[in-house]
Amino acid sequence: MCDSGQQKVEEKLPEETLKRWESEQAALKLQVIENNTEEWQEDPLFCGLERVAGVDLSFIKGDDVTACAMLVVLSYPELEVLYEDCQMVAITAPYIAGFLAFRETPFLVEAVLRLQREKPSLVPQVIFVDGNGLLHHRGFGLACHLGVLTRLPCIGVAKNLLLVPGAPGKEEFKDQVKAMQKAGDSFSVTDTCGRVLGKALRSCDKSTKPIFVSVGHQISLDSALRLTQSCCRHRIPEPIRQADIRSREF
DNA sequence: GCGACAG
DNA sequence: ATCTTGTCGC
Repeated sequence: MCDSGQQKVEEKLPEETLKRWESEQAALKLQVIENNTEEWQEDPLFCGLERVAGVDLSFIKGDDVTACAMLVVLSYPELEVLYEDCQMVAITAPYIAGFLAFRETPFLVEAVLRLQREKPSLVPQVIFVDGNGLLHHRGFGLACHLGVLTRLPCIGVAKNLLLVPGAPGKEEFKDQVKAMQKAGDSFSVTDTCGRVLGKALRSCDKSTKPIFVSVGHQISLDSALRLTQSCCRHRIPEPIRQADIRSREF
């Protein structure tokens, strides 16, 4: 009777925890490198790039705790799966927009460490992360977080636009989306000050719904956008798509 | 004040 | 994230 709609079992975090998370993000943000650090990143054809990775967590229907952490490594430019690591994990942190990293990062870092330990030759040269990088409330999304902790180049790819203080107005946004007619078209997402936080990209001709690319770590936005597009056979870049698909069949 | 809000 | 079949189209 007191039930109004679907209530989610969201743990209430102490205000103090959020403050601690915010300061942790601020501290780690100082280590983010927002430009290219590798030679292949400047090459028009990404010559020298051989391995790209994708990471993703999948959950089960009614279970808010159990998840499957997936890391896949694909060859480039063929985009064939070279490596797959799936681990069932117990999530501790709740989902809070702006703090996704504290929920997923621990398990993704674990997966990268396992790979470095067991198959060093397959360690990726860049990781596609399902979430944002600099396109974030405090300029430090999941892709930045994972990049700093692993010291690997990371690209943030979100399927939906995260509402950040200076981001697009709804009407203007719709018009900009409509203006993208073909695969590869894009427009900048900026903050209040006009700084570019990321790009909305039409990743394929089939879908009109854009994806949102932003810098995670050790790669420029231009290179990130170019590489993302070159990894798109469907709307979602193949590395993330494979991680997503394979994490559900377990 | 209320709502919106990556996965 | 997950709940979900058929259906329209290349």
